[in-house]
Amino acid sequence: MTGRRTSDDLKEVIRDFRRDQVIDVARRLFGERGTIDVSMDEIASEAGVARSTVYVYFANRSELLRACLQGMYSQLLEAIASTWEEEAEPSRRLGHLVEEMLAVVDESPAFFRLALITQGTQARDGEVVGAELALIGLDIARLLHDLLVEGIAQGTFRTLDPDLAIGLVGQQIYGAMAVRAAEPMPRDRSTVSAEIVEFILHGLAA
Amino acid sequence: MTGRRTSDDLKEVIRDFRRDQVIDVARRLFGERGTIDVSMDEIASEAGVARSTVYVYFANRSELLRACLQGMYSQLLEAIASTWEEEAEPSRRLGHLVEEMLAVVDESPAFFRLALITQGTQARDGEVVGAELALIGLDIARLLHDLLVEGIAQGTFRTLDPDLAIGLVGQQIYGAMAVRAAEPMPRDRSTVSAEIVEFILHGLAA
DNA sequence: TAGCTATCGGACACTGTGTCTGATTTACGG
DNA sequence: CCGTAAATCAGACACAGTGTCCGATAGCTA
Repeated sequence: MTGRRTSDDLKEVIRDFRRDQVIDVARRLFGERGTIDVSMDEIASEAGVARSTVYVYFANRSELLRACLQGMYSQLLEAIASTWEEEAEPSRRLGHLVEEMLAVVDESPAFFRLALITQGTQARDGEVVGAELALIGLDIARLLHDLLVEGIAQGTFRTLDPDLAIGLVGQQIYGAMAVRAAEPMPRDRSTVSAEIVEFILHGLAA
Repeated sequence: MTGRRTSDDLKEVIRDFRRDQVIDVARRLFGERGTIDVSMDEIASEAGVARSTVYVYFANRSELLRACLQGMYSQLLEAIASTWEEEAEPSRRLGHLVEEMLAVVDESPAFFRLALITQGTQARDGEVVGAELALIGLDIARLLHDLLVEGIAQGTFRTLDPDLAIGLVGQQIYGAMAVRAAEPMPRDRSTVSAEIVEFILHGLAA
């Protein structure tokens, strides 16, 4: 049994590596063409493995989708976190948050398009994706909540129910992401996020 | 050939009636459970016709979907038009517009969830639905445009690029619809639309 | 070298779509 | 009231995709 431990560990590393290999391909394909018309066959062959092998790593299509979403999400959180600390001013933080979320959309528009709707649906891929997305939404809402409370305390934002504000701001971002996901040639990300923040802050009224 | 003309007309009426019969069922089922896990089999049997008969009226699943969307849309336009004339004040008009759009969501949340996102996708049902939705979006954008220009002229809204404003307001409405479509127990429609309009007008800033 | 394990490739059952056909019903004109 | 034409039916078909299973194989390890 000499080296059994390290041997097992190695297996695990290899396993993870393979898994990631499939996830990467899947994310790319889903991102380009949406989840529905990308078959497991195609993902497998593109990743250079047999279809049956994919089912060794992922119980089913939904598991694979979930893994893709998790990857997308941790990437998003990482990006947000990296700008979060270096910028304390609430409206600027909001700007960064928006920009990062738009960046996710830009990376995999078609994937994102699906990811958005399936919230709460029990459609083909929806069930699992929806549950996953809801959790992501909660996390973002938490960030938004802290940001708003701080902004209100600092006097940047006017005093209003944070939960209401989260809903409204969240909707604005959500809409911006969805619309952007449908655009063939999205405009410059930082310009767009600046416009959005400006609108969120001041509205339309004269 | 006596009576051929009227006979043909009658056939057409019957045909339309049957068509509508199927569309009604489809809209209900799609609305309740989304489009993807409702099969043509189920729609047919629920409508009391053979599956093959459905294919007489609709070339394929996408045609049926498109017909459902058109029904939804003309209903929406009708509802908007009825409140449009009786209210000239821009921000009130906006309120009505928002409220009617939320009403559409309330009627068929699951359907709507899909409809929103598939814009521009070539996913299973997405291609056709997307094209249809884009046209609808254009019409709503036109309404929004007129409303904004008038509001700016009247001094209700501050002076800013109407196209930019359409985008931002549109995103807010879009987001509100999508979020509402995912909620199991949506809040009172007029309260929500009032909140949305208030936000659109004044934003968060102190 | 022998054995273990991951992978392969392909067959399988199942579900849903869209097409087609031949039988049956319905409605209308004579 | 009967015959014809159209609408509708039930069901078979080909096709595509998912998920399961299994025997063969290749590569590593003892």
